[in-house]
Amino acid sequence: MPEGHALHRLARDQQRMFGGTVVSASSPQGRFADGAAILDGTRFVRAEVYGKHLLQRYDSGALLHVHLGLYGKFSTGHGDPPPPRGALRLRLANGEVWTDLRGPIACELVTPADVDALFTRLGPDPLRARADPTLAYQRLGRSRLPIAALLMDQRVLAGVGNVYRAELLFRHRLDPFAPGRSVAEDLWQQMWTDLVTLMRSGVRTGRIVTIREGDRPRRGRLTPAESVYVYRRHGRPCRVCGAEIRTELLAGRNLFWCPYCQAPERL
DNA sequence: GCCTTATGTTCAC
DNA sequence: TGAACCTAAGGCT
Repeated sequence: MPEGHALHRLARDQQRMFGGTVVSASSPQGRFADGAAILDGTRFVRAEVYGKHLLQRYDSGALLHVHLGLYGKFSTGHGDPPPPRGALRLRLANGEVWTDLRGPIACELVTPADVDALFTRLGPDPLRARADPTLAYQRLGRSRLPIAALLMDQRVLAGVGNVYRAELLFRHRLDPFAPGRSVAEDLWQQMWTDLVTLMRSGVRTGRIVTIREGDRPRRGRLTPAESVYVYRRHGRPCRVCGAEIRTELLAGRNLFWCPYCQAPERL
């Protein structure tokens, strides 16, 4: 589930599992054989995340950059790892724990300059300390593109994906097609604050829950479909007004919204 | 079991 | 705009 919250959670877990230990690294698939050879036998120092980018630092100075993309996944276990199967890009193990990486869009060694360039390119990440929401607002405020497209643009905001995008727009009753520059600054401040709360809760629980207490369909543990207002709920009634949730492809991604709660005239 | 779909990004055309 | 990346869950049969 790789939106920003899942990556921050992943970095935290890897830090606990591997921080300070010497790792064996391999690439059974072969596509990262050279890089794995460089990491092999070095000490894992720490893991951090910016947006959806994971960075592992090693005591040799090596920097590993991983982006999971849509399919990428780490699987993890205790003790000795099982025999490798399938397209296993990277395996890390330290005797206590192991983790396998499959299907990432990026798994590469990078230089400090690469990291600087990456962090500079990205907009503020609501999950990072000292992130500056006005930076995102400046980028929003210059654009005529729909707010729904801008929220997904990692140069505007780092870590937000298709679920948080749709849910944030709903929670603030915002028309997804409204141009970025039509969003008032105080509204943006409220959205940012909300996003920080939602994403922090996502890191804590490992799930995206955006629905307010009063709008919950029932008490008790929620299924993923019950945890949100609009994401993947097209054709079903809005939890607030009952109107049919709509969907449309926007910049290649499925956008979901309520045509009444998020009507243009509400802006 | 098979088919569809997916929480993402880059690159070619 | 579409393909590629190439995994896995869920719905269907």
